[in-house]
Amino acid sequence: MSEEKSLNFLEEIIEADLAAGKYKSIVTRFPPEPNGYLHMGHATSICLNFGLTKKYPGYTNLRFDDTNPVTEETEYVDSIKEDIKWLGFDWKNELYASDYFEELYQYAITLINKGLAYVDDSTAEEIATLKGTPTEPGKDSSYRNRSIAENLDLFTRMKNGEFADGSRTLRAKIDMAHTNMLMRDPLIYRIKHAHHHRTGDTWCIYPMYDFAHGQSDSLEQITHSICTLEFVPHRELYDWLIEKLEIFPSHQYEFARRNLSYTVMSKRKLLQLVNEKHVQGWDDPRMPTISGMRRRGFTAESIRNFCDKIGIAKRENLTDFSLLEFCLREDLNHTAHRAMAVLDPIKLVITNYEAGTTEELTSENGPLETMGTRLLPFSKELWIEREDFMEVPAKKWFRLAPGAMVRLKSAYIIKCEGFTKDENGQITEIQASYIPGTKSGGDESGIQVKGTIHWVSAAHAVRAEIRLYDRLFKVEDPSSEEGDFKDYINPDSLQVIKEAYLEPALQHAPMGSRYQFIRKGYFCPDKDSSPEKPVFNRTVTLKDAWIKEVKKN
RNA sequence: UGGGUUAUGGUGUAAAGGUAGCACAACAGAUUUUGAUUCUGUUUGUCUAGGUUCGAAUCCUAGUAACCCAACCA
Repeated sequence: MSEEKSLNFLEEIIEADLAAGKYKSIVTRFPPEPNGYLHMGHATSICLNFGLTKKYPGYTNLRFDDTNPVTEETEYVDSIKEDIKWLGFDWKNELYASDYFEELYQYAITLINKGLAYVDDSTAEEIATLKGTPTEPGKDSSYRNRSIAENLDLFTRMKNGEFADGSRTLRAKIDMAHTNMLMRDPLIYRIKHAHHHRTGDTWCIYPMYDFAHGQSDSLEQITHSICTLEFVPHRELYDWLIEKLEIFPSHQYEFARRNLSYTVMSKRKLLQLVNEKHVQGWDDPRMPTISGMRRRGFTAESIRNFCDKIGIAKRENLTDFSLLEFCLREDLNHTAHRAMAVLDPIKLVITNYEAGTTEELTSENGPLETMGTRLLPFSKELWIEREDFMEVPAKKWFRLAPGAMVRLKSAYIIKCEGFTKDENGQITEIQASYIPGTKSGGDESGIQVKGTIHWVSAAHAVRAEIRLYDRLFKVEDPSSEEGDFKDYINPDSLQVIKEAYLEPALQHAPMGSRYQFIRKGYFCPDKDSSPEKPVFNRTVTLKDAWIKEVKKN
């Protein structure tokens, strides 16, 4: 490794800050709102924030941005913590914006005392109207010039619960004609008589994002507060509040959120998919949520690797899903044990093999010596993949066909002698003879065959349900298409095979284990699985050069 | 005649005035008891127009395009 990996723009900033002695160590934070499940976009942010403090001296806090009691729940807090841990990261402190409600309240009083905040009795509509538009300046509210004493009194009474939801707000007094809409007297407190998941009914006024996030950063002495690009205009307000409050100067830096092709990545859209039952839940294996991907069989390692590979920058992007698949296969290829499973079975009878006999054959568990071997039962009747036989072989076909020879993986070379069709012309059985001297490991026959296929002994096979997943959407960027993004849902994103045949050992595959079903892809047991009724999810297919060959013709 | 952000192959990302590189994808070939893996090779790019310079993705000028901002959401 002679090449040093170049720094992204945040690393450059941090190295400069460290070199200049601005900080001796850094503090970052991951600030989810507990109102939904984490998805791949969050994974980028997690890898970034936690990764930075692994690379540089310092630590990362987990802080829940729980300032809106109406949408937030403890269920989400738990899932978020689980997902971060699963991804392989540890936070220094588990914190909540609601921990700071008292400090935040005092900050608001400070602002009022400085003449920099006022209580506004306008309705939401009036506030919106007076706000102006991006191209027209706003107008001052008639409540803008209340006295400090009156503001103090009113704000205290807001806190004491004397007013109804929506009847009054506390606003920062900045400039209604500012070119930045966010500086036009932003709301900083609103009344919500709602039960908060942590503070219960203690408060009926809650700070807005802009009056909670930066102040929480400051209280925690966050040095580098990293968020996505849509918060760029908020930075001016972030800095203004810190300056006026004269508190620790945290700094905000923004990067472009990551988009992945063939999926959507907004909480709002994901919530719709769940609520409208287009998927079976937040952890549906087709979802780009961390929990969904975990259930699908993705490894934390592959996700971290992916985040590292795509890097961070400030430009709009749509990352190819195939890069994620590449990272997944790369990891699974050297960690997943191999196994044999027949998904679309057809009976293969070895005509010259003695009925009632079973041989135990040795097969390697994977390409690495350290993965070891296992025994597989072999007998006269086997299941093989229907697609591995062609009655009339295509060009360059080197699997089974009348008269053709193939190797049964880890077993014998066989020669196809015939096949049986039913009245509908459907092939129901294939007959073949095995060549006795060709057993794997001890083949001295000198016979060369081009194709190797997988199989399962019919008498020993374990029946299982297998769920095949494909991309959730038919188009690369469903959000940018005409009409509703849901119009582009892939109707074939889930295909269930009710009865596939697996090699016996798979009956007791533990949760969290991952396999490569030889020639078919990577699979893992689903949470619905049990030894009585095994269920496997297909995580990702193997690359398939034959499909390409077929498509060419 | 609002403000802000961003433009490098199909995709993502490097190059801090000096050979446009890396990865994915695609394509071609070699190896293979997984048509997998592995290995080798190939194609494709600096938003546009001017300018400065021996030399520009990089500096200057003028354009163009995309995205964000008018929630008592974060």
